[in-house]
Amino acid sequence: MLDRALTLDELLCFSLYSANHAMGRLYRPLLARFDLTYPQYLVLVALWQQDGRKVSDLGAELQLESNTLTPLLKRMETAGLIRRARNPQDERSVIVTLTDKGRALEGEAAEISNCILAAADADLAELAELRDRLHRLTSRLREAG
Amino acid sequence: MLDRALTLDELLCFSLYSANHAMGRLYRPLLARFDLTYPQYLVLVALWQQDGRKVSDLGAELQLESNTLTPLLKRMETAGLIRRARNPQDERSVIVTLTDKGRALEGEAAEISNCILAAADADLAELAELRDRLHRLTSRLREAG
DNA sequence: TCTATTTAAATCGTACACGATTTAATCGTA
DNA sequence: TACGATTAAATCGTGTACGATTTAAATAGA
Repeated sequence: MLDRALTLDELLCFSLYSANHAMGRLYRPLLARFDLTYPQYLVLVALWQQDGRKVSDLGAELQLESNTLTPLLKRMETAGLIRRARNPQDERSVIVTLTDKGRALEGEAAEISNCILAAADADLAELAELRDRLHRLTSRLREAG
Repeated sequence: MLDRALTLDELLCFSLYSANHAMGRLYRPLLARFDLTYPQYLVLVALWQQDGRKVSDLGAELQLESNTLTPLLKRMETAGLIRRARNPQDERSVIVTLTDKGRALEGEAAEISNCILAAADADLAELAELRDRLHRLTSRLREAG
């Protein structure tokens, strides 16, 4: 047991916080051109991958609950990117579906990933390895929680 | 140039977002025992490392501006952890100083890092390498921004 | 079948995060 | 020394996050 706290630079959590933060700053101007925030973009990525999902399914993938997702999805609906409708088979759940506008963004936004890759300025294999290490860390942290 | 967006699992940014998120969920209950939020904890870590700093210096280290820090620091002052006082040498700046209570938390909170390390369930060398990879990524992302 | 329980969203209150603006103090230069 | 430019916090509005609670629908058992 240490008798002092680690410094910021020593904390793994802070390196995650900083990297995530720096990533957010890169995404922000790219997404602003589409009037998207970063969490809204993640919702679109999830829906491009598989459309017509329940709020709770999106939440499971993004690790967000209805208290965060409901207002976020309402804003996206107002922006004309998605539709929200009660599931006729089970009126408790709400199905989220892309509009034509929301679907059309997939092609336009594809360049965003390229911009990020260029900014990271590292070869794909290195980034893929970092990504996989992070996935393993995330799994272990969730198991412990 | 890709004509489709990457899936969530393929995005490095999402693996960062998820790992950061999982880390936050692990910290939350540990910090709640001290009535601290995660950003407040980071401010304390920074002050334990070096006390008596300007708001802008804290901001440079945490990558936060006064619009975020000012209300956060006011809450910490109300909680009796820090003091805020205008710098007599330059009344534009505000110096943030730990109270006895804020300083005393360093020893009590030292166990938090150990809990996180235990949850990460990996040897220190592996975590240190991941941390250093993240630092390098953050540097490159900031240069590009 | 009726009711207690469970489930899924939504709502509420608090706390970050950040772009844009405002206020106040200091500095630079004529 | 006066005054425009710069600097540091603070303020304002919007958008996440999240714990706790509420509402409404579906389900399981007596």
